[in-house]
Parts: sequence; structure tokens; C-alpha cells
Amino acid sequence: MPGRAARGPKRKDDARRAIHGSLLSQASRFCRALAAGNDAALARPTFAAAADARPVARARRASEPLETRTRYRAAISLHFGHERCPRRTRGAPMTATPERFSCGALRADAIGRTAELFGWINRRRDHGGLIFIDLRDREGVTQIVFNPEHPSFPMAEKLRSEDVVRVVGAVRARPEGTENAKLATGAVEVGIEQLEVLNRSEVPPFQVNAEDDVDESLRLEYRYLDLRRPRMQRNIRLRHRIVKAFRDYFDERDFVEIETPMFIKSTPEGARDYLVPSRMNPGTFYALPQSPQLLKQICMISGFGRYMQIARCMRDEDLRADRQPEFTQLDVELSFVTQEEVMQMMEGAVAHAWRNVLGIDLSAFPRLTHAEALRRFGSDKPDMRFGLELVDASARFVTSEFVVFRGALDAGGAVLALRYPGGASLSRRDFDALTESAKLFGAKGMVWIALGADGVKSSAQRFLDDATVEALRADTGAERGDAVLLFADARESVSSIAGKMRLEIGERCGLRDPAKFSFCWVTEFPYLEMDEESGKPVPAHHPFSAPMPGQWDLIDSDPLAMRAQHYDMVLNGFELGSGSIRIHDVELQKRIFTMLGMSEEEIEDRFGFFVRALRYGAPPHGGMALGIDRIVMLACGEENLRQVIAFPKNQVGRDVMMDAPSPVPERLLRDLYLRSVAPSAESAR
RNA sequence: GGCGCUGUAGCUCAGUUGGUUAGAGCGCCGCCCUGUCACGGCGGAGGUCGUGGGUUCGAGCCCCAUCAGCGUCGCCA
Repeated sequence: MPGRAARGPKRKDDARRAIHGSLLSQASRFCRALAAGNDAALARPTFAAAADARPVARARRASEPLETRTRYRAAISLHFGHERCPRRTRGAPMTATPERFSCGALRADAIGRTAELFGWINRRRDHGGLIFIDLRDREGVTQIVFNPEHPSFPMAEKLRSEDVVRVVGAVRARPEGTENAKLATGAVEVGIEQLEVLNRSEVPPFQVNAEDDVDESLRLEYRYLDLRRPRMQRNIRLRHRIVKAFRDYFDERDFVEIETPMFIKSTPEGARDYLVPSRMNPGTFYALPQSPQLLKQICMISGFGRYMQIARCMRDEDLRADRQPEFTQLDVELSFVTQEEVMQMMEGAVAHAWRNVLGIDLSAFPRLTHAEALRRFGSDKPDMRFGLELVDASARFVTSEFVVFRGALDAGGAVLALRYPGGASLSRRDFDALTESAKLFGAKGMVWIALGADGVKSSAQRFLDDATVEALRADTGAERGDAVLLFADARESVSSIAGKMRLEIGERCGLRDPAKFSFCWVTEFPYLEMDEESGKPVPAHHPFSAPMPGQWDLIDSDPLAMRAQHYDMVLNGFELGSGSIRIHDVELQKRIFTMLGMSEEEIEDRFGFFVRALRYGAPPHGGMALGIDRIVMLACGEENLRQVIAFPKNQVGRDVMMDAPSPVPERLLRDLYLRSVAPSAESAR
């Protein structure tokens, strides 16, 4: 017995190492190809062939600024997707013969064996006297051949796309010259022996076997068909492996995954809550968690020391491409840690996932302070994939006669300059359009300077002397053929405008490469910010973060100058998540609440349970939460979260497959002591 | 709540200055085809041009309103 116990784990370790090793070698091949820009190795051959046959589709794709995104997706598909050689062949043989195979598993070495395959009809090629079927399952596609002499031939003539069948047949080499190099299983085919139709499919509303873009609400309505397609199979599987990598990483470091409740107390701060009425407690409501923030802090007070959870969170706010009403966080909290230790731990987790899932070794994340991020990039979530940093050109215009700039400067504002590589080739009309997009970001205007080969042109020519132009050129690092854009306004708004224009320029210049991953940390966030509505200071994030050491004294003298022990992880211009060292001192916590304008009673009512917990030996602690959906979205090269969530909501929070939310019978409302006052379908009629 | 884009066949899309019977590719249906693999060939069915109103001799096209989808600003401690 002791012997067996000792052998078990060891075997498991060996297996893990073996899998690990094979992944790493796959991954490094992938990375080498990416780095070498080896399109031949990266592009899906079927995709390339499709593009040739469809000039219209090809032209549309070529006109996309992010054509590289498609290339990247195709590349990861090769390694994680539908046509990948299966990592594990599931399902050992049920009997001696036939052996069960997945549709992506058959290779030359299976020739001569009898295979049993289950799958969907991907495509039927009927030659009258000979029928080929591409049978598809989650692993790939295998060609089945029906000869007219075989009794199943008439059945094969009736097979249609998405019918579900069981097939038994002999694995054999394809006749010489008919091998298909585009297919992993292209060397072999299965000669039919038995065909069993397990289920029929109606004609699907869109083609499951094509990579075409289909209207997204139709995809959502028939999500099960959409999920059958290689792209979504790949995304959801990649998601699983990233989540598993996180769980493994934290498990190896003695973290405990603790499930926190979905029905909790509404703490009316921050986002709008989703509410759940309580039948057993008339007139009262649970809230669904916006995050397990207080619960994970209480886990620290409970002495768990190292907590993690793949946590579902819900926020009832308007949606965006990168915001769903329910989403998933990698939630982490540790006791007795410094900010530095939390950051190292989280950076390690992400590096672990990238190495093990994507096969990419990340170097240490650069760090910048909040102030620095705003100054250099005009954003607290800078896209560090490219330079084109903002340049403060205020000093160049202090004596300028240009009223617009002088006005902004005299009012304490700033003039910011931005290099536009290759921008000199733009026409006046192009610059006008660019100015319009700047105005959409809130700019009052934009001055452009084109450093063309035939001289300098500008929208503010007569206010710019040669020395100023030369100075701006030197400041921004612009070269002949580039343009320099100038914006002037109050410091905060001009920074944000120029920051958004920087992204626009980066996009136009193809610098936002989805295959490039530029992580960074942003630190030293302001503790408080001025709420424009109320004119009162409010926490820039949440009221449980601790200020930077030694800054408590500022709370009375200069509260807005306080910095928090708060840090954000940023990837390619997306905020992946934030964390902080928390307040563990009950008096300090109450002082924050009080400063936010809460009375003693309100504190007790909303946070009494938490304040009480802090009194009983709460350890110093801190942590972080990362948005899994966004991480997976970027890892998949996708542009919106719906592509990495199996069953997402649309922009108004509807599940169009289930048709939720929906009205409920009056009786259910009565049980909950509820009455709807919404303008109902009835009253509308 | 504001702004922008989109809405034409089952799907993806064209549709000229407002002018006869609204087109293409894919899919679907039928027939033919023994080495295809986005098979091929021939034939066919399929349309409330999102909806309502207006202008006009005449509207897919112009105007107004409205609905839906997406994007975005506000919002998201």
C-alpha cells in the first residue's frame, strides 16, 4: 500500500511534465514562426485558398487596418484550434475492433486499422458514382469515401450538412496524388463499412462549415451552431487552458480557492447592483456581487492567508465591446504582504499562463506611475506596443501670437505635440477628417504640420516660424515625411485627447499588432478624485485601499494629493485589473467612510459587518483581481468579449438565444411581494 | 440619455441622377457526374428592400418619425 501511494503522484508528475514538454515545443515553434513573420507557416492554408477564390472578401480583408489580427488568429488556431493535432486522444478503444478515433486524429500510422468515428457532416462532395464526406468533430475533419457498390451509398446520398453520424470503416492511404496537404488527416481516408445516422439537422440558418462573418445577433440566437465553428471552439478551449494555468499556478503556491456567495448584501457604492428579491424575507433583496471584495478581505481576517477564486461578478451598467454585465475575475488576496509582493505574484501568474498556454515568454513588466502614464501616453492604461509619446510643447508657444494656444496656456493649460509617422502625405482633406475625429474625442481643434519633401505645410502656417517648427520636429523626433499634430486645452483634457489621438495614429500606422503583448504596471494612483457632480472628493477606486505610507496626514490638509497603494495591470491599452494594499485598521477605515460623507448610522448599516470584522485581529493584507474575459480576448486576438464567452449578452443585456430577461407569471411576482410598474407590453397595447 | 454606422433573398453583399420585371456569390431543391476536398455541369425555387408616414406622375434610392443590431460618450466604487 505505501508503495502504491508513493508511485501514484510520481506517475502523475511524469505525465504532467510530458504534456508540458510537448506544449512548450509546439509553442516555441509557433513563436519562432511569429517572430520570423513566416506567413507560410502561420496562415491557415484553407483560408488562403478561400481568399484567392473570393476577390471581394479578400479586398475587404486587405482594407482592414488590422489584417495582422486575422493572421494572428489563424496562427493560434493552428496550435490550439480545430485542426490541431490532438494533445490527448480521448477514448481508449471500446473493443478490440473497431477502434474509436476522433476526426482529427487519423494519420498515416493508422492505415490498416478499422476506425469508428462520430461527428457532424461538414461537407458532402457527391460525384454521382462516388461520394466524399468530410466528417467533423471538435478535433478536426476526416474524409469518408462511399463507393456505389456499398449498401450505405443510398443513405450517403441523403446526408446533409450538420447531420450526426457514426461511421465505421477501414483507414487507408489515399490514392497517390489525391492526398490533401491542407488537412492534418489529409494522408488518409476511411472507406465506409457501416454508416449510422444518429440524428438529422435542419438546414442551418448560417453555414457552420464556412469561416464567413455572420451577423452577430444571428450567431447569438443560434449560439450552439456558432460554437461548433473552429474559431469559437478554439477561443473557448484557449480560455479553459488559461483559467487552468491560473488555478495551477496558485495551487502550487498554497492558495485556497474559496467560493464566495452569489447572494450578498447590497452596498450601494460604485456600480448599480443586480438585485434578487427574497421570498422568505418580504420586501428585502440580495445583491449579486459586483466583486467578492469584502468577502475576500474577510477570508484574510479568517486566517486563510492566501485566497484565490475564479469569481463571477455582475454589474448593472451600460455595456461595451469590452464590458459584459456578468464577467469573470481571477480574484486574489494575500495576508502579510507588500504591494511589491502582490505585484510579483500576479505578474508571475500571467507570465505562467502566457508561457504554458501561448508559449510566449514575457519579460518583466515595465512600471510607470499614474502621473507618468498620463504625461507620456495621455492615459492611465497606456498601449505600450508602440512609442509616439506625447510631447509637452507648451514652452514653444509662451510668446506665440497664436491666440488659441496662448489662450490655453494663459489659462494654465498645455500644448501637446504628437508625431504622425508618414503623415506628411496626407491631403488637407485627410487632415480635416483627422481633426473631426479629434473633435469627437473632445478637442476644440487641431493644428497639423506636414514635414513634406517639398517643404513644410501647416494649418497654422503664419504663426509658425522656422525655429518653432524645427524645435517641434526635434522634440517629437519627427522626420521628413512625418507630420506633427498639436492640441491645446486645459491640461487634463488635452492629455486625454492627445492620448486618444495617439491610439488613432498607432492604429493607422499599423502599430497596434494583436500578436504583440505589451504588459505594464501603473502605480501610485491618486487616492481621491473630485466628483464633478457633487464637488466632493470620492475614492478613485474603492474605499478599502490604503494610502501610500506616510500620506495619511494629507487627508485633512491636501486630500487630493494623497496617493494610494494601488496598482493596475495593463495590456495593450486595456486595463486587465487592479489591486491594492487594503486598510486593516478599523479606525482608519471608518475615517475614510466618514470623509466620504457617511454618518455613523450609514457606516453601520452598510458596512457594519465588515467594520466589526476588522476589530478582531485583521491582518495586514492586499490583493488584486484580473479580468479573465479581457485577458482571453487579447490572447485570442479578438476585439470583443462575446467571442470568448460561450453564452454572452448583447448590448442591452439580452440573451437572444434564451430570450432573457423575460416577463414572469403574476403568481411568481406575488410570491416575491413584487409588482411591476414598468410600461408593460399590456399597457402599451 | 447623446452621437455615429448598419438594416435589400436563408447567409454575405451590390444596386448608377428617383424611371420598365430588384441582382451576384454562397446556401437550399432537382437532374447529371468514379478521386474530390470551397468538387464540377445544367436547371429551379426563394424578396413586406427593418417598420410607419411624407414628397413625387413614379421611391430600394429623397425627407420625417420609429424599431433593431453594433460602436462610442455619459456610466462602470
